[in-house]
Amino acid sequence: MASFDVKRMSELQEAQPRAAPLRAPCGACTVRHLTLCATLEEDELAEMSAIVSSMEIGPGEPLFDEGEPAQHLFNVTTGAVKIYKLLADGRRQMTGFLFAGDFLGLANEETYAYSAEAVTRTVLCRFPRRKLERLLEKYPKMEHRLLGMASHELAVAQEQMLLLGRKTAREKIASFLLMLSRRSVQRGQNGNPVAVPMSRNDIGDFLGLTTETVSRTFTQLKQGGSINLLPGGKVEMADRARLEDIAEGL
Amino acid sequence: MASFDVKRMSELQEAQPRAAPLRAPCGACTVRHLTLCATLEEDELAEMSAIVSSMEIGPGEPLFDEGEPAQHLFNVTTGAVKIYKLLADGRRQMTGFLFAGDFLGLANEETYAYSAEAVTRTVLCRFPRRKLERLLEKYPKMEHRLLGMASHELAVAQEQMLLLGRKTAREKIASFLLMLSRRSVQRGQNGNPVAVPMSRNDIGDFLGLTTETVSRTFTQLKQGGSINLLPGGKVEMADRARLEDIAEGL
DNA sequence: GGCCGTCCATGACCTACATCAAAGGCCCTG
DNA sequence: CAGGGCCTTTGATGTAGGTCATGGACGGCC
Repeated sequence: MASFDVKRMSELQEAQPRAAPLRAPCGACTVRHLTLCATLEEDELAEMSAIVSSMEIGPGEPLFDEGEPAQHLFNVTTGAVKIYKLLADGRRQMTGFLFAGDFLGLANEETYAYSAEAVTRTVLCRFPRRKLERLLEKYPKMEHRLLGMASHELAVAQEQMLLLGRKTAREKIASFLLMLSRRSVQRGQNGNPVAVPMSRNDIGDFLGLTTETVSRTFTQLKQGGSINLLPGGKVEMADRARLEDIAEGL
Repeated sequence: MASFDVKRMSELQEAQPRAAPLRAPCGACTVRHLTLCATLEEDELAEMSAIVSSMEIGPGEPLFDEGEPAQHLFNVTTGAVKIYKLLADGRRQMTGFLFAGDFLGLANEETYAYSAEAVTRTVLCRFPRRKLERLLEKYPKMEHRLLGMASHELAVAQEQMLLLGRKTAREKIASFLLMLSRRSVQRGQNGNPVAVPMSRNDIGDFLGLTTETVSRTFTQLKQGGSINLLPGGKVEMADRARLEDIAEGL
């Protein structure tokens, strides 16, 4: 991890110049309809292009850490990011997995409330916070859109609290696979053999379980005929209706 | 509960006329600095007054249910409200307790994402959703304020996920008491013998525990000298520093 | 192509919390 | 102030999932 940090610092510092060739790509953005930028007109998009820069990080590389000054906001273009909080002794709770189109870094305080790290190779759009805020002031409909996204996040967070506080391991895993599948479809990818790019350990930290329990539960669902584990980290949902029932506690 | 429902329906229908005497109290609102209305000027406040009505519900009475059309937004004036989600078999997860100054009913979809019910006798301001939306359009700084509130809620939700997924019963109860205390201070009330108006069962459903575990953990903390249970549902934090340590997992 | 590190799976055992049961205490009401 | 309901506390017991330990599969790298 330490070696990654070194690499990362140089990357972050270089990001501005290196990103230059990638500047002003907003017009060609393939996930714009999913993002904050969905509502923008031509000229507004140009203003966004002017403040945004693109960057890329590899698996396991941190994007920012909890408590760090929140100087940028990000939008995932391709790949996957995990966000999490830690306790003093190292216990970790993932609070979300983010994919293409997802927004992160929104901070009410001056510092980030959570850490963020790449799961796979990930490309992001980076917005300087101050500049984005100025744009939000200028275009209230962007702020409106952002409010919509935030309140959606809030609903997702409440669903996750229900999962963490009240669901069994089986129900948690079933819910998790269904969520991944739904989100995969949302961004136009295949919903059924669903890509599960994160490790068992990451999944455990997302669902409030251990690696072992996640693993056992996968095999249990497989033996029950609900899923099949395919190579390359894909999971086939052999009986989706059954999974839906399990996820709801039926 | 069924009898409450009957009572409630009639109350909701009557609310408009009954609320009339309480109309236009925004100028005198004692919790305005905590609310959505904090940023408003005289004339804007008058516009708020024109669309808001006041209402009151007693302990255990529902405010709305998950899935119901989201026609109103609310601001708690006095009292306490619990919001929660249910699984099919009745398992319940509280997703929050709301006090004076707190806002609820924000819904991205057309329906409420959770149910809300009074914990104590509670007075609320009620805003028709459509009318409030029109006002938000007119006054972007109100929407800005709302975004700030929503992103604060998001940070709180993430903290709660950490609690639900990774903390022990002891740590959960300590965190809970500290949170109640902090919020009590925020709205200008006494932070140390802290009021705990909700039942052990409600606390359990908030922390992902059973009534019995909540009760046992309270007595354990009491015997450890960290807290004292006072009559009237108050808890004295005898050793706050120790509670802070417990809450952080130290 | 062999080595090493990481991830995943599985087994044996353990524990924190749930469940089941029962007995006070408190408040309301008649 | 007696009775009843609800909430809380406490005890005895059960179990889902955690912990610890091992081996196998996969993938990167010299």
